[in-house]
Amino acid sequence: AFSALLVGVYRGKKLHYTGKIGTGFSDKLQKEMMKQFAALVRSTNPFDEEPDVNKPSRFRPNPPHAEVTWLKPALVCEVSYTEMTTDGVMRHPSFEGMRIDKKASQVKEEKAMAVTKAAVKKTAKKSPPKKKAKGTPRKAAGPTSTKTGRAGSLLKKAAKAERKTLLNPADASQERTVNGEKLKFSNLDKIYWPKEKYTKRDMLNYYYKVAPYMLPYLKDRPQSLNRYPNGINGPSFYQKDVKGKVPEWIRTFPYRSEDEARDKEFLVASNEASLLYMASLGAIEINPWSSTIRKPDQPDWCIIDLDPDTNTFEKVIETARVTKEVLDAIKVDCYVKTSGSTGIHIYIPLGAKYTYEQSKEFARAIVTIVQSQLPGFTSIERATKLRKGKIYLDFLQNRPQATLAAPYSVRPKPGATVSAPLDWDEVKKGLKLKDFTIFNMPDRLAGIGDIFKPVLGKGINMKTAIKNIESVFEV
DNA sequence: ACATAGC
DNA sequence: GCTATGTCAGGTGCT
DNA sequence: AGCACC
Ligand SMILES: [Mn+2]
Ligand SMILES: [Mn+2]
Repeated sequence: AFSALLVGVYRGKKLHYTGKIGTGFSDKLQKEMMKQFAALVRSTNPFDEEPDVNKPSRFRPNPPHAEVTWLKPALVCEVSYTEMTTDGVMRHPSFEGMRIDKKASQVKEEKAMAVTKAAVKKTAKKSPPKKKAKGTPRKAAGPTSTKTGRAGSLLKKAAKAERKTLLNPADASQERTVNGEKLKFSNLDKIYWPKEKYTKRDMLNYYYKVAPYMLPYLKDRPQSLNRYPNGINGPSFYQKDVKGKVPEWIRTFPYRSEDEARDKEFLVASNEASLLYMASLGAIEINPWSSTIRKPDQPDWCIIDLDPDTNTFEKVIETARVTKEVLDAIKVDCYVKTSGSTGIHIYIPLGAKYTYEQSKEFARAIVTIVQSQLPGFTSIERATKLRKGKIYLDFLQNRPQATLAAPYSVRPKPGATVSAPLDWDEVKKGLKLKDFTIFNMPDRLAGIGDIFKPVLGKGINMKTAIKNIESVFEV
C-alpha cells in the first residue's frame, strides 16, 4: 500500500508540485490503484522541483520516514481542499477519486471560483509508497481564506475547514447562545498562561473549535472539575459536587460520598454548551469518567497510563511501544495519546461490556508483562517510594469515579499543551509533548480528523484476549 | 462565586 | 456596610 | 485507623 500521493498541475510544460494527499482512499481502492501504478514507475522525479516528502508539517511535526516511488505523470485524480497555503500546496487535501475522463496534460491550476463550484482540483500524479502510514504534511496558514466551496454531492468527505472563532478579541465580557443556552463569558482578558500571555479567551476559543471532535469522549459522563480561576500559576481546586451551584440546564448525576451523609451531584457533560460552561469556570483540564451515566460501572475504555516520574520522555516512548507490541501480540486494538503534561495514555476500547474491576485486572495483566520486559526503568508499585523513580505503569485509573485528562483536553502547563491523540507511527524518537497546543490542534484536527474515534467502537473480546495472553506469554 | 467572620 | 477569608475531592491500596 | 496517591 501507499501512505500518500504526491500530485501536481501543469504550468506550461512543467509539472508543478501542489501537495501530498494522505486521506480519502479506502484500502480496497488503494489496492486497485497500486495495480495501475505498477506500469508507471520511473526512477526520476517528474516535478519541476523535487518535493521534500519528509518535511514536518504543523500537524505532523514528526512524520514517519517516507520513501518515494516516482510515477510517470499520466494519471489524473480529483482532490478537495480548503485553500492553497502560502507555500503553494493544498491545505487539508482529500482524495475524491480518479478521473479517467481527463488527460494529464490538461490539468492546470484552477482559479478561485464562486462558492457553488469546485473545491476540486484535478491533478496528474506520482506516489510515495510506504507501509501503512497516513502522512499528510502541509505548511503554514495562508493569509486570507480563499473560499472554495463544495461541488455538491460529488464530494463525500471533503476536508473540513476549521470552525470559526467563538469570541471576539475585544470585549472582556461576552454572551453567546450555544445549544439554545445563553452563556456568559467573563474575565476574557485574564492571563491564564503568564509566560506566553495566553488568555482565558484563547482557551475558550480552542474548546469551541475542537468541541465537535471532543464531545463523544465527554457526553453523558460525570466530570471531575479541576479549576484554575486565576490561571496555571494561581491556586487551583477540585470540585465534584455541583449541587445547587450550576444553571438548571446543566445535567447532573446524584451520588453520596462514603463518609458524608449528604446528597451530592456530579456535573454531567451533555453538549458543547456544557463543555464551554466548565471551561468558563476555569476548568482548564477536562476530566471525564471512563463510563457514562447509562452504565456507570461499565467503562467504554481501559486505560494504561504511563507516568514518567524522573525518566526522560524517550523512555516513556519506548515503554509505549513495548505496550503496543504486547497488545499486538494478543490481538488487542489500542490507541495512544500524549497526556499533554509529561506522560502517555494508551486506551483499549471496551464497548461498555465489562466492569471497572474487569478492566483494571485486564490492565494489570498487560502492565505486568510490560514491566517484566522493561524491568530496568518501569514499575507497577503503587507506593512511590518503592518505584525508585521508575516509570509508573498506572493501571489503577480503571476504577469507578477515576478520571484522566480527556482527548484534546488542555493542560495547565507552560505552552498551553493539549492531550494529543497520535498515530502509532508518530510514537517514536522525536515525539514532543510540546508540539501539540491550543493553537495548532484545531489545524491538525481539520487535517487528519479524530484519530481516536475507534476507542468508542465495539470493544475487544476480553475473554479471547485473556486466552491469548495465556498462550502467547505462558502465564 | 458565594457564604460567613470580623472590624 | 465593608472587607477578609474560607470553601469548592474522594476512593483505594496499603501499612 | 490513617496515610499516600492519583
Ligand atoms: Mn498520567
Ligand atoms: Mn497516573
